[in-house]
Amino acid sequence: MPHTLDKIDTQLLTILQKNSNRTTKSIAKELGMTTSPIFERIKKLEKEGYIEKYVAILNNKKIGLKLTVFIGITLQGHTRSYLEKFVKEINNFPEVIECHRVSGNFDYLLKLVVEDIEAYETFIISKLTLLPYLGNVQSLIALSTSKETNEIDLSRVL
Amino acid sequence: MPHTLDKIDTQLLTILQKNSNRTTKSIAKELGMTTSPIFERIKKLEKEGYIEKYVAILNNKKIGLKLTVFIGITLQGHTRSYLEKFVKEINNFPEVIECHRVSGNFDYLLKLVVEDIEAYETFIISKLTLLPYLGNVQSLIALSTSKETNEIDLSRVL
DNA sequence: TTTATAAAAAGAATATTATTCTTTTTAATA
DNA sequence: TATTAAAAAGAATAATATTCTTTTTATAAA
Repeated sequence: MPHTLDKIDTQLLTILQKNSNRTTKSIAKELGMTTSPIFERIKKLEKEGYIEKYVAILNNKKIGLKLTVFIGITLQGHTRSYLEKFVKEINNFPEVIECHRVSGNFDYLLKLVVEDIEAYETFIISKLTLLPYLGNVQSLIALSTSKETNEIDLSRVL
Repeated sequence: MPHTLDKIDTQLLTILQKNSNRTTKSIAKELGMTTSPIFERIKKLEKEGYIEKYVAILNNKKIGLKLTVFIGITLQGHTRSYLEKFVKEINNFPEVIECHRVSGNFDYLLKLVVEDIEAYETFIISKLTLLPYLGNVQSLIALSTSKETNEIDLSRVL
């Protein structure tokens, strides 16, 4: 089943990615339509799975989580059963918001959000390095972030 | 101004991070309260900036973007003015959803979402490597992703 | 302790919006 | 051109957000 998204659908997805709290009325007005087709289209996009969920994005810094860190990890003797255990442990750490198995110079790439350097170090020492079979660990600490979004530019995929 | 978030506030943030389309009534019921204090608290969290925005999260695969790639970049002769130009260019690429200046073995770390390997290669060849002063470029291609979220576990920060 | 005060919650009323249903229009096809 | 199905519009209803007033709870001063 290939895409069956027309221009209005992609406009809706673009709008809702920016602000999912817009009223159907306001969206309808922007697109020069009435509320009912807008409403029905959005419901269809939800039902068909184009829209996964609606979430609130928090201001991490305001909450006290000021540091983003990426960690590249290689494992030493990785049996399949150990990999699964490793991933499960990693995913359970609240500091870890992303965990990707990757090809390239690492086996895994993690993204973490933590309070500060101290919290980062605590994570490394008292959580990460306690995991067995850990090989190389390389950290990239975000000094600044110029772009960080979930918004997908749909102009290229339409 | 340190946090002045009580238990109810953090519960609200936790709930809205998972699903921002919940009605105040349903949330109020879950927390054993009535709608008006819930409503007012949420508005306060918005106004004070704890909640940055509400967005729809799309299913990238469904839209045809099946590949996530991280790219570590070093620059060669980086004057300040060039860095700014470089970042601006990078941020304008629709494939790039994150761009971090990092300390460690790279100067920048990018996160990309693209259609497939071919689109990735096209990006490298016809966009990235056209930028001047590019030093080392190292790609980490996500083979699988076991965790990828914006949801912040507030139990540790409260 | 009591009493005064402010903040939070509850309750009630209203305004908006979401949602459903019916009718009309548009577009596609025979 | 006529026929049919899909999309949009319009109208009506149900649900929710939002506002306002009253009550309760917590806090601190007497």
